[in-house]
This record gives sequence, structure tokens and C-alpha cells, in this order.
Amino acid sequence: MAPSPTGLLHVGNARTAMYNYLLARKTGGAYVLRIEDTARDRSQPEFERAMLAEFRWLGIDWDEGPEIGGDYAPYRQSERIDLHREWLERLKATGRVYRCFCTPEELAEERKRAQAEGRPPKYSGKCREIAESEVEGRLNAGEAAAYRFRVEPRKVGFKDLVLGDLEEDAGLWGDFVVGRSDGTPVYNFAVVVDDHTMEITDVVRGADHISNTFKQTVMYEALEILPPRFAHLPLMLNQKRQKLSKRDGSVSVAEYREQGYLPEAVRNFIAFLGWNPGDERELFSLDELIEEFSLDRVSSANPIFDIEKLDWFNGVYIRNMSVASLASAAKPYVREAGIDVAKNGDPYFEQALALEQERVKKLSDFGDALRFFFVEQVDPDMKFLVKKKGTPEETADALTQVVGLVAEHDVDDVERSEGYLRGLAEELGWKAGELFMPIRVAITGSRATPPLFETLKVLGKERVVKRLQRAIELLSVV
RNA sequence: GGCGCAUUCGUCUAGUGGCCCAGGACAUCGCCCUCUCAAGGCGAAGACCGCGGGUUCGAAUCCCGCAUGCGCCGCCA
Repeated sequence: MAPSPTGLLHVGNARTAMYNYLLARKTGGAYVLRIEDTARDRSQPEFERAMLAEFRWLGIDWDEGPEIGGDYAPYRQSERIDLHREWLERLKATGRVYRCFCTPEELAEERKRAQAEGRPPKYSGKCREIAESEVEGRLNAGEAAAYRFRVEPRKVGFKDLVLGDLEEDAGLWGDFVVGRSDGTPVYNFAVVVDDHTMEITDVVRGADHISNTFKQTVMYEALEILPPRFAHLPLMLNQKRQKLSKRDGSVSVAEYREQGYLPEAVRNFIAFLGWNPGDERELFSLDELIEEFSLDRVSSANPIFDIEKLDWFNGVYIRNMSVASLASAAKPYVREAGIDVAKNGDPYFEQALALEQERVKKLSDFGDALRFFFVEQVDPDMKFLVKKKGTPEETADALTQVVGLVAEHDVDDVERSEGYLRGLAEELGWKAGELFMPIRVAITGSRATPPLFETLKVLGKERVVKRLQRAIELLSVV
């Protein structure tokens, strides 16, 4: 994989990296990470660091790359410029490149005019036939000149492992730049040099690179070297059905991590955006994905990123976790929500967590879900604290009796609590739910909570009594 | 504007000439379970397979055209 560090890692790139990774692990090949940082103005080391961290979080590791090195170092494109220059010399030797003196301004102007007149914005070839002597003269006079590749009009094709045979007419291109006037290589040329010199066998990248691949194909031929295998992945689209962009805000992997999506869920979800095993299974571990993945089952249509399905995957993975590992995963998020996790000890936290485990979709949901377990007092909504179709007075009376029972029998045995509380409801002539709801609201402040008796047990007699008494007071003021 | 790629339920998709008047999953709705909320179980609704022509005894599947969407057309990657 070869990301360019010009922003945060977004889910589209993450999927591409995943497929690369799966393919490498499945075939037993070496997985190479190369940083494409030839965009000097936009590439930033912070982005590189962040991206690598994000890959690791997803469980994607690599065999060769910056930091860890490898036989084909260096692994940053910007550090391979000498090699690119060397290969540019080779290209020059084939007579396929020439100097172009057009300034960026002139070219932009040309393009604008072409667009306005409805012509394809293609380089005119203006500098193509400048005589060798004139080239030298202008160069000596200090004029800047780029290197352009002389394109011969003909059909260019390659076999794509996902899309099949692809073909394009090179006659439509115009000569393209391979070396900038400042001496640095252009990405599309650097890639050819790097892929070849690093002995890359398989290139899996986004479909937005298809037209680059045609041009690379021509360069490979000119240099008389063999291209790698290519596979282009249909572009992941946002809800508006546009290509996912780094400028697109809510698509960075970091954001999902921060919201409490689990790496295994994100992985599983992303893998299924454009790939499936051919049967109806959907839950796949990394190892299973490696085992089953193949490029020929990658679909050729553009998938749309649908957060609801991710939510479902995440919920499934949260439910499947052991309480202990869920606890360590969730703690930072709960703390982030302003809750003093350590306050009542780990066992308390884990018991509370276990009650909410099947009720959340994201780790960040635990903050709100667990809050009532940790606050000093809850603020019950009077509307629901009062018995349905009942009065504050009778509710207060009932809760007073509940306090008595709790004080006498404790709440440490779920079945016993249920027994005596059901008994009370019967005595009162109430339906069980009519009694349980006021209790629930009194002790949690909410109508949607884990099962009542287990909640009572975790909270403990003392808290329960205190909260009930406060609710009774609130009811008496009404 | 040119070129390329794509087009099956709202979304992800199965489907490679007869098993498909199209299967699964998410979401939605209903029922069950039930002390609430979830989870779970069961069920419903939801796709004239983008449109139009062919080929064939037979097409979602093959061919052609059109439409739409996306991508690329940079001394960005």
C-alpha cells in the first residue's frame, strides 16, 4: 500500500489498505508500505505518523516500510529521488522525453481556453519539436523546463484483476510531465520507478488511478521493464454519492475510533464494502478474512458508506466481548464522558458495564448509559416517576413500602428482590410494571434501563434506599 | 467536452442462460419474549434486475444503443 500523507486516513484508503493486506497475507507475499510524499506542499510528517497509527489500530501490519526498513529501503518516495533521477536518465536515453518550457501560467491559460471552447484540455505539444540547440540555449539562459513524455497515439491496455481488460486511446492524452522543472519527479513516474525497483508484484489501488495506470503502462514499455499486476477498486462513495475525500469531514478512521467503534467491527464492515465470500456469512475475523479473501470476488460497482450497518457490526462485536476486555476498551470513553470510573472499584464498574453491554452500539455510548451508576443522585422525571394513571401520593406510599422491604431484605439477591417486590405489587393491587416503573425512574432517572433487579443489585442497598427516599420527597412536594 | 468504469430492494450485496415472478444482511414495520430499554425469535413490507432494442426455446445473466452516476483529463497524489 502506498498512501500519501496529505490528511487523515479515511475509510476508503483504509479499505484499499485492508484488501492489500489480505491479499499479501493470503498469498504469503511481503506486504510493503511506501509513503507517497512527493507532493511537497501537502505532505506532512504528522499525517504520516497518524496514518501508520491508524493502520496499526485496524490490525494491519506490514513487513517492510519506513521505521522498520527492509531490503528495498528507503520507503518514503521523497527519499528515493536519486533513483527517480537515475531512471529519468534512462528514459531520456530512449528519446521518449523532451524539455518543455511552458510555464504553469501558460498551461493553465491553455487549459482554460480549451475548456471554454469545449475541447478536451490536452497539452498542445507546443515544445515538442524545439530544436536541440534552442533547448540548450534557453536552458543556459536560465529558463525553467520540465520533462515531458512523448506519447505515441495508439491503443494502450492492461489487464485489471478486478475490472478485467481495460483499454484507452493514448492519442487522446497529450504529452505528460514526468519531471518537474525543479528537478523533482512527478508522482506518476516515481511510482513506476519505485514499483519496479522495489519489485512490487501486485498493485491494488483505487479506481481513480485507472488513467494513471494507462500512462504507467506506456512508461514501463518505454523503459523495457515489466509492470506489476494491477487491480483497481471501485471508489467508495459518501451519502451524496461522491468520491470520499479527505476534505469530507466525517470519514476519517480516527473519527470512528474516537467514537468508540472497535477495530474488528470497522475491519469487518470495510472488508464487506465491495467484497463478500459468496455465501451468507457476514461476521469475519481477520484470520477468516485472510483465508477467504480474493480479488475476483471484489465487486465492480461503487459502494456507499452506510453508517447504520457499521453500527450493527459494532454492536455485535461489543456483545461478543468478554466483560473484562470490554471494560478495558470502554474505560477511556467512560472517563471521557466525565465519569469517575475508579470511584467504586473495578468489580462495580464491570458489573454495571455488563448490564449495558447489549444495549450500546459504540463505546462512547457507555458514558450516558453508565452515568446513573456513578452520580450522587439522579433527577427523576416526575412525569414517569408517578405511577401510570396514579397519583403522586399513592406512588410515594408505595415507594415508602419499597424502602421498608429493601431495608429489611436487601437487594443482593435478584430473585428474592423480584419476589418481594412482585408481592408488594400484588398487595397493592397493581400490575408489576406499574410498581417497577416508578422504582426504576427513582433509582436511575430513566425509563430505559437494564433489568430492574440486577440494577438494584449492582447499585446496592444503600444507594437504592437513598434514591428512593429522595424520590418520595420529590413526590410529596408536588 | 473527451475518455474510462459502473448500474439488482433505501443501503451492502447473492446471482456468470433454465434452480430467480430474484436469495441474504442492515435499516423500517408487526408479532412473540418481557418489569422498561435492548438483545433474541418469528414474520411483513421493500428490486417490473436503469431504459430501449436484439440473440436464444428460455436472459438479471450474452450483444448493441441510450440514460444516469462516478472517476480521470495538473510541473497534485
